[in-house]
Amino acid sequence: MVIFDSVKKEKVEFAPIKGNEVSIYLCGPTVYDDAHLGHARSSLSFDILVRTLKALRYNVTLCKNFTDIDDKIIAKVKQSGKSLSEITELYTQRYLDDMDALGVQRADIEPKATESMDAIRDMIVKLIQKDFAYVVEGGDVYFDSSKDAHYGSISHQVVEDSATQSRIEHTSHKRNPKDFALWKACAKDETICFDSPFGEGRPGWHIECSAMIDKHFCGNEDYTIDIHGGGADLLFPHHENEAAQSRCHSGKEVAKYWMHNGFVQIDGEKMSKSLGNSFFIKDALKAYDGEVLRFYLISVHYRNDFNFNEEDLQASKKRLDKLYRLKKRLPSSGSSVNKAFKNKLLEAMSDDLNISKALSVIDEMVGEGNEALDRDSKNKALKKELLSNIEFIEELLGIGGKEAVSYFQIGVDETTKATIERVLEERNLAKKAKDFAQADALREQLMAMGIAIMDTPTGSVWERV
RNA sequence: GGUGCCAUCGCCAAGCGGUAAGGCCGUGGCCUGCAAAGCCACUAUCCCCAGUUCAAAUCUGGGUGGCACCUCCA
Repeated sequence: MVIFDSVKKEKVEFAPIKGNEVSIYLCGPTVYDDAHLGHARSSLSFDILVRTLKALRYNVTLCKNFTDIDDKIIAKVKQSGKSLSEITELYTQRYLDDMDALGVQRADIEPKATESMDAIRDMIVKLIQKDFAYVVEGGDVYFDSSKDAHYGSISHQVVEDSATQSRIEHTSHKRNPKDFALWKACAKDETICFDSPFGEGRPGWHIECSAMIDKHFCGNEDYTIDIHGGGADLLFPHHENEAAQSRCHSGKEVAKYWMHNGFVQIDGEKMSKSLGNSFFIKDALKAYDGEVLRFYLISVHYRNDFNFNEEDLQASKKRLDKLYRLKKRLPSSGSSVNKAFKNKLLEAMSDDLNISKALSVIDEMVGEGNEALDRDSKNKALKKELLSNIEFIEELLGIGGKEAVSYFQIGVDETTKATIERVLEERNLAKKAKDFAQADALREQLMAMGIAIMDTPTGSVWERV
């Protein structure tokens, strides 16, 4: 397996720090609003990574956090009149529901910041003791970046003191512009506070990840975990800061490899709250099936920018349709996957998750499968093998797992189905009577309902267009 | 101002020095009562300029045009 390490900025051979075990930490969502397509892409990117590693027979442990305490959440609490837990539980659940719809496998560990307070406080205490952090007037605790000789090694960003060119607003209490808050003291009228040896307050943004990783993974003498992941925008300052505090706390690097996914863009611009062009997953799911959305979002390499638009999504769906069209021709139970196919697919994915290559391997298999079935439609062994191939695709990429006929009928309710069946029967009678004008009229009738009919040797089937 | 990424057929998108994968769309054909689906066939010299090399979309230098990070962000 080769992966692109975003710190080294090159593809590197992946080798776990401990035998066959792979530990991955992925920066999860801050639960103060519904998840958007960017969250989907990040989750999907690492879902594919985990699935690939598992297919390569690694034993993977994925940890994905929920940030359930921070400024934006507090603002939401104040503005909504609801309690902190009401807000965070609501959006955590919605996030999980959205991810389920997209076929994202659940993480093995899903820690929440508010449930990791002991680990967070312990880490800050230790950083203060070791003189890597200082308490400031007012109660804030800052990390002293000047004490970390390797600060900057993750993002390669140079933060200058005289940063007049930068958009950074300097906070007066910091000793150095690179310093960042480990603990934010409670404002006078603030009610959402946590106890700590350094006064009431709440954790800074970066510390929770370090604390959770420290709590859940042990690693070896050089690294705590194998892979640390997240969106490209987290590289700086989030991951730089996280790496710094972890390094100073434990004396070892937090992660051996860093992987970052690219952005989802709308009309060529980054999708973000401030630009007002966010696209919520739940809204996309109203118009498209979760699997179709999933397939579209994973079809572009994870490090590239992803420009979302509905025409491309439609085109992408047609590609997925082809997989199901083949599956439609297959029996319900398989035998074993074609070795050459499996190897080619894994080989593609082992190259830093080369999804384009993988999809072309699949398209090739589908084309050859159809052709072979055209030639020899009764070949049971072939059919079983083809089904097994699709089952392997499902395991590796999380697509193609549905029952084929129902895939093409998603979103059609029972009463409509009954109507369709009735018209279909009528049309069959017309066809038997060679009344093709009537048969075509009935087909037109269904077409007007968005239903397409396809006549096959074994009868007529219908699909939603 | 600093730091990066990107530019390949109408559209999406591989390629990482050896002579342009795949999908969508389109055209022609087979199949079909007609269709749909499927199958077959056809469709690019890689933003521009210069250089390195026997050989460059791939490396180097210089342009041009996008995008991102340096502020909460996936």
